[in-house]
Amino acid sequence: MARASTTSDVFNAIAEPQRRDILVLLRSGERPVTELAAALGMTQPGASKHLRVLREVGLVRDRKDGKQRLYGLDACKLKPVAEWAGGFEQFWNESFERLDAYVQELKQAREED
Amino acid sequence: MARASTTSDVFNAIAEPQRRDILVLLRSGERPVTELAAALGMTQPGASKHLRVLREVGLVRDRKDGKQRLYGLDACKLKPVAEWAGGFEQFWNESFERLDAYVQELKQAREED
DNA sequence: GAGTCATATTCCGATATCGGCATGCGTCAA
DNA sequence: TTGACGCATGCCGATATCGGAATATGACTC
Repeated sequence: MARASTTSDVFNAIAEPQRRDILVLLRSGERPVTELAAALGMTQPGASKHLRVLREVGLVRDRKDGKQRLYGLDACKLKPVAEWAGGFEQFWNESFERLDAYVQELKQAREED
Repeated sequence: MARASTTSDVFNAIAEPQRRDILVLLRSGERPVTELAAALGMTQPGASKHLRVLREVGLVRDRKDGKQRLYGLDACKLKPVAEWAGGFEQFWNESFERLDAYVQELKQAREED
């Protein structure tokens, strides 16, 4: 056994910064591969490979348009990601303030003895 | 050049399912390494290595507690993740319903001719 | 200091990743 | 049919990852 998670996982797909960039760019509409590659400063095969990963995970859909192939967002697969990360929201501001609060409670309890 | 993103990236850190499991488990409070390893069915060195990654990214904090070392959540680094994924929220339900709506429009326009 | 427990580190093998380059395939136009 | 264009795929090298096993480090107890 080696690497546990493969490319079939959404979290892994968005671990790559360039793939995140592609997704962001696609929010403004469908784009052909070459345009994505040019906009993000990557080679055409590079963009194509990233798009393949995104397609296999279901984050983008492709549609033939004459000589071109248009890629578009299919963002519903990002919902679990947002939900998972959002599940930690209550801890964002509590990280060490909660610890502080706990210490305060202990102090007070001791004074009340 | 090879792999672009390293372990210093939060998105990469949470790409590993076991590391996500660790984070979820830590929501219920600080835990020592051995307990985490046992709860998630992984070896002690395995847990230790994952925790190291999480620590380097800043997702967990460690605190010495006698012979043990307690790991706790520091979830604020997950905020950018939630925000990034949440930025696609408007596209979750539009993916192909929007396409449907478009088709309906076309139909209607044709009937009106 | 010796022993024990908790954790970290190192070495290793198998594998997967990313980038670059060349090439293959499909589509359109002349 | 030939050529041009858009895109996908294949191969390669460098590197990073994960898991496993052994070992090292550190801390507490006696």
